[in-house]
Amino acid sequence: MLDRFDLQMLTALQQDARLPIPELAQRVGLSAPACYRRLRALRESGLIEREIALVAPKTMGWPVTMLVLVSLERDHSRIVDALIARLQTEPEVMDLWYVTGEQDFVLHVAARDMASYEAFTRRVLHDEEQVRSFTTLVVLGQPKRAGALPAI
Amino acid sequence: MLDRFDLQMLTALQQDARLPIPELAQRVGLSAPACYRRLRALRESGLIEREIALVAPKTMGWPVTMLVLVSLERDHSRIVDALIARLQTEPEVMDLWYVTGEQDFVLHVAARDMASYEAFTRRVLHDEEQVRSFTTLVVLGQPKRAGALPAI
DNA sequence: GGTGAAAGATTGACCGC
DNA sequence: GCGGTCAATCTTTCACC
Repeated sequence: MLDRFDLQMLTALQQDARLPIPELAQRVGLSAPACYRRLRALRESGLIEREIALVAPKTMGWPVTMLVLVSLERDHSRIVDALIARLQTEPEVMDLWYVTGEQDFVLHVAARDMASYEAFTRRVLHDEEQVRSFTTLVVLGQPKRAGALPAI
Repeated sequence: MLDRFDLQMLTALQQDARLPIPELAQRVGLSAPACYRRLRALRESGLIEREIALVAPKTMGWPVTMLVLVSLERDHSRIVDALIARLQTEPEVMDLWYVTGEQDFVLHVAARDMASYEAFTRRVLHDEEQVRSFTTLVVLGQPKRAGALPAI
């Protein structure tokens, strides 16, 4: 069970993973080694999934991103699982959500340009038997990214 | 302009920001201090926006997330900018995209439960004059999050 | 960009509660 | 089980070339 120390640490590290642990330790009221031990436990338990650098896609040569709403023919779990496994391996897919309602999936996809996005949809969506339809929302900007959630 | 050293560094740090720089330096073929100097430049120029810990929302007490498709009455830039500024400050909003097409915005929103999501929509969307309509897609799972883009 | 030294961060061993 | 102190090690930074 997470106590206030863990939650304070997670709140801080979600915003800045480079915060020196001795400083964080002082802030939450622990010694540095105690804070490191908790940090290791949070990492090993998977509560901290990864620690990453946020880089704008265009920096990496992917200037255009899209949100894609995907509807399947039928949502049997075998079909869904197979498609998830496929989509996870595609480098263009930055984020993938499995949702309720009219749509079954939402993808956040990056592309070099519109032509390669079209090639992606042909390869991954259009040729996929189980995809009934999809709608593309072209992203003009992302004013907020990976906003840190406070502990409630 | 970014050379292959910068791009290799960005590719690696997008996947693991805790990679020791001496190891990254060796991997890309630089000395550690040269690698540190480039890293500082990448941070100061904003190409590395932030370095963060990825924590599942439910860990922080936000077990349910939604994708919300929002349509505005009209998309004059003054209206759009004001709404963006408002949404950026809302802690429930993890991600915010500004898109083309039928919809104007897509939000990735976290909530404690459905009741507090409803309270959020009432407060931020329903009471907002400029919001014509919105559609909620309840997220059942996020099989891929913050996928790192390779340099092209 | 490289080298080498200084400062700081991280880990491990050990003790006490 | 938890946290604390201390010391060894590694990472990071800062000269200087």
